[in-house]
Amino acid sequence: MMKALIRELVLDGAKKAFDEGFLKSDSFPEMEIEQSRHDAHGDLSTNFAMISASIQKMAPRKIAEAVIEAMDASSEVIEKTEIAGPGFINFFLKKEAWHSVIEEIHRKNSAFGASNLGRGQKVQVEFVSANPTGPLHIGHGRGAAVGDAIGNILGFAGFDVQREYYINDSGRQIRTLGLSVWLRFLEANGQPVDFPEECYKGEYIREIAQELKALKGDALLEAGEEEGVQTCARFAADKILSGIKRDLDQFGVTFDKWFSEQTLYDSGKVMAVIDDFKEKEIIYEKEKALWFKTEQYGDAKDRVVVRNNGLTTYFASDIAYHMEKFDRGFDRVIDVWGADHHGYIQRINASIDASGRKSDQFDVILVQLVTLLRGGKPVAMSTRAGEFVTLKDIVDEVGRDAARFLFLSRSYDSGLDFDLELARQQTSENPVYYVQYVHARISSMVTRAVEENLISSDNLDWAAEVSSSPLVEAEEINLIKILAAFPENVEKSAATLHPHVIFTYLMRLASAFHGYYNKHKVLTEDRELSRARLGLVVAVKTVIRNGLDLLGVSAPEKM
RNA sequence: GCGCCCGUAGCCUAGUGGAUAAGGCGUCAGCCUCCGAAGCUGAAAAUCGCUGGUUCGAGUCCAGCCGGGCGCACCA
Repeated sequence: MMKALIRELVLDGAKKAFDEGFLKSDSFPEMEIEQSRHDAHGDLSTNFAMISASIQKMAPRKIAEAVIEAMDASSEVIEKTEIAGPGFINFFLKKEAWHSVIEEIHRKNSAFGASNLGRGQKVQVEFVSANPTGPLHIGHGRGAAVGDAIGNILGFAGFDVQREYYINDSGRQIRTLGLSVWLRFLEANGQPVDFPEECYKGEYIREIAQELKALKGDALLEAGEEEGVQTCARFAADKILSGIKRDLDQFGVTFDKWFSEQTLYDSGKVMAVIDDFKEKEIIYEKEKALWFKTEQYGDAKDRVVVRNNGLTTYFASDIAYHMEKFDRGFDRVIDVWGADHHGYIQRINASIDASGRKSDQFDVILVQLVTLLRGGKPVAMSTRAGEFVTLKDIVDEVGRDAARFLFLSRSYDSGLDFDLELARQQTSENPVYYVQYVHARISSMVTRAVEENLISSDNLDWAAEVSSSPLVEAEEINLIKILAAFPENVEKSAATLHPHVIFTYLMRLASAFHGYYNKHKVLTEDRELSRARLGLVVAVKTVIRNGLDLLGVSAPEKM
């Protein structure tokens, strides 16, 4: 809001300067207003003069002079303005100008930082979507943390968000799962079996087989291979899927919808889209298979949708799935994928283009791989070989908050090393505690302030009656400036779909708070000063909580 | 070979085209009779992989190299 005010002043000044003949053009490009990084550069600055140079055909500093000359200097918030460097206009604001931020935070409370950037647009975020053939591992954990946070952030930014998990409950791997369990089942019944390479070898397969033996026993044995494998597949997939749901729940991630791939076949949607594409002549037959002309939409080569054995590929149902998403009325569709699937993007884009929709309504977020380390050494993981540390193991070991915060600490564009030894042994150095500590510290201050009758209660009833005018210390103004930047950080995070922006912001705010806390006492002998400072730190508490909420991390009153 | 991501201090990373490149780990020197030391202050440490280009201005955008990761199935 401070920025909007400055923007208006500059534009008014520029207009007046033009009217009076000091500027040559009244075409004013979109300027940026930034918080200055150094105190010597004032509080806010704009690049207006520099970006106008080519339009005005004037030197930036000359433009800046003309604008400042014409600007309304009697403003209540501005202390002084100056021209600096290549042509920045720097604004030094009066300290009182910042005080209104605290009041705004108290008033909006848990809604502070929310915006209408999304204007209610319907957006779907699909994430995790791991095949129900084994438990979730660490890579799924990162995807889950990212997808969930993006959902939260978009929701806060005014989008109407739906979270969805796509269940691949059809096709070859489910059959392989069934076969794996079936073979272990036969083994448990004393029959010698040859366990093929492609089957899942994890211990959990044996456990499921044991369970089936106890449950169905001889009846299943007599059913024969075909029916046996099918029964095993269905039973195992259900079992594993409910395990996945339980683990995600423990991780704090819930979905609005669990979408089954099989339903796309049952409802005929897969065949319908293939027929549709045939009619559009973008599907052709070659070597007994059906190919989709993805190459003409920018893919490296055409792709098979129906194999020469008559079975559809995964791609076929995926096309139908993305059609289905848009048919459900989403303005925007976001898929969160592991980076190893990046080669798939062009294909999906092609199908969206082919259906006449705009692929700019479709975003894929590629989450780079997580390397799981233990004591600096990589932990080998392979679902097939059955050697892995599951997401559940990790959450049990380092805790949900720490795991989520670490997953969101860096951009998903970069690979992430996750060292279990470090995360467990150095919990006190974990960034999550650094931020949560701020919340806990302030909570305890509030409790004490209530006990000392400084404020009436631990809710915000008292806040409206507190004057912030005693807040004049440099650290206090600095802290308020950081608080004021929260909404634009949320918007940036939503616009770029990068949750780590919130992480970085929270670290900055926490650092500024800790510094302030160590230098200045909040609860002092001076009642009015104490109340003003309490108002400030409670605003910090609110923003920390709002930020942590977006990342799906708790904000504890005590630790 | 083609495609995607990444190269920023000893290590891990932030960095909407703007001024003096910012944190953490590690190293070194300090701070608890005082609101929670899971904290704070200070110091040393960077040719932002290389070469060009666009721009008033490039760590950021473009091109080409070099290095690392991951993909390139009638698997999912």
